[in-house]
Amino acid sequence: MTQDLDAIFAALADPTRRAILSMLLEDDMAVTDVADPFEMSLTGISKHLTILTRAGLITQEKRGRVKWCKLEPDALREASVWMQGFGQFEAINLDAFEAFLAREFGADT
Amino acid sequence: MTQDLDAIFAALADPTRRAILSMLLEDDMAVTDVADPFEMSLTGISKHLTILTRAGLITQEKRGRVKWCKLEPDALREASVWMQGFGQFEAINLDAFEAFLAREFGADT
DNA sequence: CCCATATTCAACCAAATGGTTGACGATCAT
DNA sequence: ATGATCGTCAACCATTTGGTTGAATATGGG
Repeated sequence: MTQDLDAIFAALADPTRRAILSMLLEDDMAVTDVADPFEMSLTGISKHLTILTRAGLITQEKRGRVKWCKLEPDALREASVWMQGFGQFEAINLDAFEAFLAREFGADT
Repeated sequence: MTQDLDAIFAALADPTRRAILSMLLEDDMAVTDVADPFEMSLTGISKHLTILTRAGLITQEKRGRVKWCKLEPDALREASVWMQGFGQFEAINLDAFEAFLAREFGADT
């Protein structure tokens, strides 16, 4: 859906949020720990996490008093597919594209 | 650079701008022709084109009184590479891309 | 129970975004 | 030269965004 892409790309357009996603690549984290390396209020980080959650890029699960943040890389696939459509036309991806065609349609090289 | 990603993702976060990019996949276009299918003032579209230009996603070249807009898919590579870090996405899936275009714009590519 | 920890809510603020209209500078055709 | 076309500029407006602080709401530990 168009709205999904709106939310995903908008979420990715902020360096703080991209940094958070990178941190979550390593492991799930509590909100407080996510906020720790940033020079920003906890509330500020909490808002960023809400935006990432609404975009589907992370999920948050509360266990006890700790809310755990988990990366959801699947949400990026939609955006990635959209973007790669434009990449088809760059020479640098041509090899990959031909490999795809060969795989999908059994074409001989 | 982080700023590049900011500009690229922010530019992609708007459905009008994504639609413009899709139109430019087919061919270079004059500003007036880009604006034609939208129910928006020419000035509005002109602003969107400025944002796409600053993000490096298109270039604009004036020939005579006509300013031609040209897709620059290379600019997407940086963002695409960033996204690849978050999971093993299907390398290239043209069918999925076309399905997206059809769903978003009802366009046949 | 009392206190510290974890997180959000509410209110506020400055700045950016997405849009409009009207006037303007180029450029082309007659 | 006149006039139509192409596109941007300037000013304005409403809404959203990214941030703050201070109070509030769990929850867990001793």
